[in-house]
Amino acid sequence: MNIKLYDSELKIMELLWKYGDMSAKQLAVFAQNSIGWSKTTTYTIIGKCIAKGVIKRFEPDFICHAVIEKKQVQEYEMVELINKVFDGASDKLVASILENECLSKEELDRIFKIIDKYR
Amino acid sequence: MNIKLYDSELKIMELLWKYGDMSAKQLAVFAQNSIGWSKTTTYTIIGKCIAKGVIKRFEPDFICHAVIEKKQVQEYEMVELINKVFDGASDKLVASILENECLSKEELDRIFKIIDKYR
DNA sequence: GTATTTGTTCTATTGGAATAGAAGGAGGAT
DNA sequence: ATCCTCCTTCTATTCCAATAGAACAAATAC
Repeated sequence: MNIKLYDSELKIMELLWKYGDMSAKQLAVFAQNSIGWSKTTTYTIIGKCIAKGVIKRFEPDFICHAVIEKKQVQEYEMVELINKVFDGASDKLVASILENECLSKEELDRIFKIIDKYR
Repeated sequence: MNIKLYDSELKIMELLWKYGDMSAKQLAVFAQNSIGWSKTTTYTIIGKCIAKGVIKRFEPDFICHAVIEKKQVQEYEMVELINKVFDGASDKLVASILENECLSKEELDRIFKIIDKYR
């Protein structure tokens, strides 16, 4: 299974994660409304996701199920980013987050709270 | 100035950040050795970086200078990632980092140290 | 003063992601 | 049984990043 998802694939997965299993047809409707995709585009992307093993499809009605969790993708992308621009050092990423001016007090508090859980 | 850098552009910038200003020709040699690029590839990418405003080139000898700092790119990429897979919530990214099994004791300590600086 | 090398730019090719139109096939309506 | 509609798949198109070959210009050598 290849967990590296392209943007288009991610969009479909997001729908599955958010709304749970649904038929390919329903996915097409959702994608039509939220992203403006033609239904064939959705079907193409579903096919790619199945080929990658991140979606499994069941009869009847082509019910699509997300095989991987969002958490896995988050972790994968996080590691990729660290290797790409943070010299493989996770603490540099943390530093970058904290240095970011745009953090609200609430966000900072939530970050501290999470940190303390792991200390 | 467009700070969104493609992978190829990032590779050139990394060289400038690491070794400081140098001529286009030198960059081509570095890129040849470290990435295996043909010199024309390097020149093409330098051109794109100049068009984006992230490199300025001075006479004589086409000395290339990085206009932006690595920090800026790190922050940009970090924010992009948060918006892409972490629902715009920076604390979720922090949680993901900490939950990652592969963190060594040393890395964890560095993270805690950084956090405490900002508390 | 011409030939040759070297540094730079111009233009082309390739490959893959994103997107979707047209074709195929199954199930229901008449 | 045939027609029609709807869901799915097959195939094509477009766009752009990555890469580099060929052309050009400036400097050096002979």
